[in-house]
Amino acid sequence: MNLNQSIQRKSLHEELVERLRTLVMEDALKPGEKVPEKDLCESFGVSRTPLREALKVLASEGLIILQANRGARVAEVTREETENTFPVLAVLEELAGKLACARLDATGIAYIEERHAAMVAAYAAQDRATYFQANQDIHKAFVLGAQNEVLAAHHKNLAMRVHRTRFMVNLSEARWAQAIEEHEQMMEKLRARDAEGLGALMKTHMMNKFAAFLRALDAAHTG
Amino acid sequence: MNLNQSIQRKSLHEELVERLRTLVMEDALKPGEKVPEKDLCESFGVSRTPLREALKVLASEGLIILQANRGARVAEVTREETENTFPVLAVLEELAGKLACARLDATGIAYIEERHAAMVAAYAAQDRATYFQANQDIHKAFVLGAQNEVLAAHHKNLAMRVHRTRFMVNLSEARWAQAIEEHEQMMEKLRARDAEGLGALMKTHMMNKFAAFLRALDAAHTG
DNA sequence: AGACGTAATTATGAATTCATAATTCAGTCA
DNA sequence: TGACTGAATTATGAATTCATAATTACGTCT
Repeated sequence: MNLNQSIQRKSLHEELVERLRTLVMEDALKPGEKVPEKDLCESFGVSRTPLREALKVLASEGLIILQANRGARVAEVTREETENTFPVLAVLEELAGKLACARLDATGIAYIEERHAAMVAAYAAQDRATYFQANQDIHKAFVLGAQNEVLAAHHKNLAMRVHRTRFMVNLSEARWAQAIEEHEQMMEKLRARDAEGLGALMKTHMMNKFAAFLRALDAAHTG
Repeated sequence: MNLNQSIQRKSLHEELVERLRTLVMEDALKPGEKVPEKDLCESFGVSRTPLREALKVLASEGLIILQANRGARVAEVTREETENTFPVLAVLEELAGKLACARLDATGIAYIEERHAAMVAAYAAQDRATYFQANQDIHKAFVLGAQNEVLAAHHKNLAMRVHRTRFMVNLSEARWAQAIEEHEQMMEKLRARDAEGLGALMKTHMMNKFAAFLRALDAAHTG
């Protein structure tokens, strides 16, 4: 038993960083919206000091924007920023795939197999929410499997940004089918412990997602 | 001297983030050392509130470590963390090289040519400080030339970590010569606008630096 | 009515205060 | 002497206060 763990409680600002991040990610605080400092303090039952500390951290992550003497706003999810994010995330996923393939143990692979099956089932049932969750679990498992904290930290930040784009466009049926197919191929490479192959596929997978995003965005603009 | 006066352009905490970051990067605050909150407040002429906000941001960047009820310490530059950092930085440099090759204009290339010449001259003169600076300028120019803010932000963070390792090991003559040779090859690819080639070289360049780092570290341990 | 200017209100950035946890330092006793 | 105890001191985390900038509300004038 780890006695430390029971004692460890996070500082207020750390707790607030996580909760505010969740609010932004879940779209409870919408892009461009002003962050209501006073209201949040009241609903969290804390003073402004730790809340403002949390806002500074979130700003350094790029999730919110601080304006001098005008408080904080939730960062917009712009096309330009998203276009910049995908290629960076793609090369991190490629690296994660390569490393995970070499470092994942049987338990880790079994977990990914399970989540993959759940994802395919969700696709069959056309259950978007469950699909998204299983998909996220898989990508996160690859990153954790890479056993590289630095990679994990940077991946987390970029994945958040991409995750937020889900409110800009919706997943087309064609892209959904393609994504499932790509995941099937990834699983084959993983089973064969083909690190280079898996890495390449994961990069391509992300760039295909990028291309689909751009198509959907242009279609939304045109249509 | 009035330190107050120079601190006005940005918000206090932003200014402090930069100045504290410099202190850590320049080794004025040494790894493992306690961050003297009170002293820093006095020398900067600010209260604890903005200083502590800055510390939270620096902690999220991984430059300092916050311990509950025990204040802040400068993060150690560990072997493990450095081993995790190099491969991630390598793939970002690869991406930067590819993008910069496609996006740099004549002025940008001329600037890199100039810094390259300065770097080679510094090597000939065995002037380490000038060499390091020119080297940094070149890598930064490639990243800026990639015209990708997201890439630039993440690269900056990783480059800082690697930069701090210069106090762990010293540049061997053999590695220095090799690095110069690699840079010469990079310039050739850039002149030929060979994006894939430049990207590959920049990745290899970083991984060779990594290998040299590990050798130097092991030699220091053994010897 | 609508634009303009000014006072009232509110929000923000930063300093200060306060409660508590950690550390230091005497004093005690084996 | 040296380990231990507990009070004094200091540092830390968070709430509160304060000065000022921004916003809103209101009245005036055209």
